[in-house]
Amino acid sequence: MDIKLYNTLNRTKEVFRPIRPGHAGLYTCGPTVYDYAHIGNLRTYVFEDALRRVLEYNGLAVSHVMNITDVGHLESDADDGEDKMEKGARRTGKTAWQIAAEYTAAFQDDLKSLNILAPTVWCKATDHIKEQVETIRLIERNGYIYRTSDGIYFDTAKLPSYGALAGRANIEGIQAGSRVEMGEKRTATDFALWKFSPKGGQRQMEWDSPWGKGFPGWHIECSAMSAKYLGTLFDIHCGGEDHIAVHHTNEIAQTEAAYGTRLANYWLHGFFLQLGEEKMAKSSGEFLQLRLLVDKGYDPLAYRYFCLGGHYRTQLKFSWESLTAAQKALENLRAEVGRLVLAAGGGEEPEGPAAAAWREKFKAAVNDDLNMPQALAVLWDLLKDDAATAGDRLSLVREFDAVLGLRLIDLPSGNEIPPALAALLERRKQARAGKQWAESDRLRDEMAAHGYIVEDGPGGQRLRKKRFGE
RNA sequence: GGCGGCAUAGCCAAGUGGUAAGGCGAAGGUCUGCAAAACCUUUAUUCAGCGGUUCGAUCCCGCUUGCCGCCUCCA
Repeated sequence: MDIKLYNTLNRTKEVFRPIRPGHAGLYTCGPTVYDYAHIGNLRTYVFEDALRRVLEYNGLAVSHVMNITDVGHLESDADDGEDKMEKGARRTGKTAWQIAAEYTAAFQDDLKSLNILAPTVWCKATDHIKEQVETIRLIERNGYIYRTSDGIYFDTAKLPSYGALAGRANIEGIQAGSRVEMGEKRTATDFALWKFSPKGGQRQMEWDSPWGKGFPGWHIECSAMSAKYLGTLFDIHCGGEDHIAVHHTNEIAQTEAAYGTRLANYWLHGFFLQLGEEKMAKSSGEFLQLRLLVDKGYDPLAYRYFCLGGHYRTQLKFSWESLTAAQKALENLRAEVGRLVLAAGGGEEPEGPAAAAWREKFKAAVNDDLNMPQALAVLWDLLKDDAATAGDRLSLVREFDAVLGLRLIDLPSGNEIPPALAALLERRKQARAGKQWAESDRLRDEMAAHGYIVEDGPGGQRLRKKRFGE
């Protein structure tokens, strides 16, 4: 079955055809590690993880590269702002290097919490200064750069194809607009490849280069590192929708100027999470971190479920109400699967006739430009389908969860009973035998206070942990 | 100002040129000493508004209104 992906480059859904059969080269723009990630950032990584898992579900071996931007990302694309890392250092009193290490670790923890598969290659901008300088030299050799008093710039006017990703009209709008600080730039869309250290000042992060001491521009790391790990033309490049007009447009320009290729064949962009009143901007200093959700009692995978509930190419409205809905849905899903485990027993049996149809449905959904909301609907419908055996349903859930990443099976049961509660349970059993309902209810309340719900069924009492909001 | 996108039930959200997935919530019922859990049932004659194309549009086109994103730190 074909995989169809929406390619920003051509603004259409296209059948994915890898350069090398059976393999996919994937580059996903990583974080600038000057602060914690907010949940809006994380939505993009959930989308990219879904892509990665869908490719693998289709039998492709994925080489997945993610960069860590730990130098050169200025506050402003006007190329005159402060380096985010240096600013973060000033804010916290730590070194830029410490900042980078701490927030990189925090970011990787967030990915783990969200059950996002680690890329096959992590690469830091500061570990690849040599490669970046080499790439700039190639661009220089091909005649696309000029020097100003503060750096080496890319001359976008020399590249006729500049701006194909963003659309020519958009680029002309930028060039005509009065909102871009020109400085010494020749054209508004020109951007820095190498920035000089301030005169008379020293940066915490700076390196020698053929043009003078300084640091690489923000965009060049992606062109340089993707070429190193994936080749100068690879399959898929992803990022947030905000990167279309500037960051990715400039990456393409650099790679075209250096190597004559368009960098990647497919460009996929995740759309923003929308918060009502709350700002997602990190500059405000206030933004929602995954940590806060966990502190409020949510499972981080409830946030993943929430993200999968909307298509990656539409903006998704966040609210605590809808996050709670996702948490409940995830709990219900796991409870349902738990019952399935009991019903299925342990035995292996040949797959029944209903299974193949469900597999087709699921695959059709995820292969259609990652329609994860549809895939979730297929999962829910499967669980309700009595025509499929419990064993088939369970094995399909396991298979689907490899794509969804929601940890639906094999969770710690949470049903081991603490000794203190075992005694209460026994006392309640006797109270009930004597029809002492008041005492029975009191004991039930007491166990509830310990975080457990007792349920009375045909087989007697059953204790379970409280769910979200109970 | 330039460019792009979105508007579907109480909330979130898929989707299709032939009359609307799924989740959460809500309501009723079965079960229960009462609950809980589970199960069953119900919950958009309608897809922002107004025109147009069509045998037929929520889905195509135009306009209006509202919201959002990028261009100015964001994924």
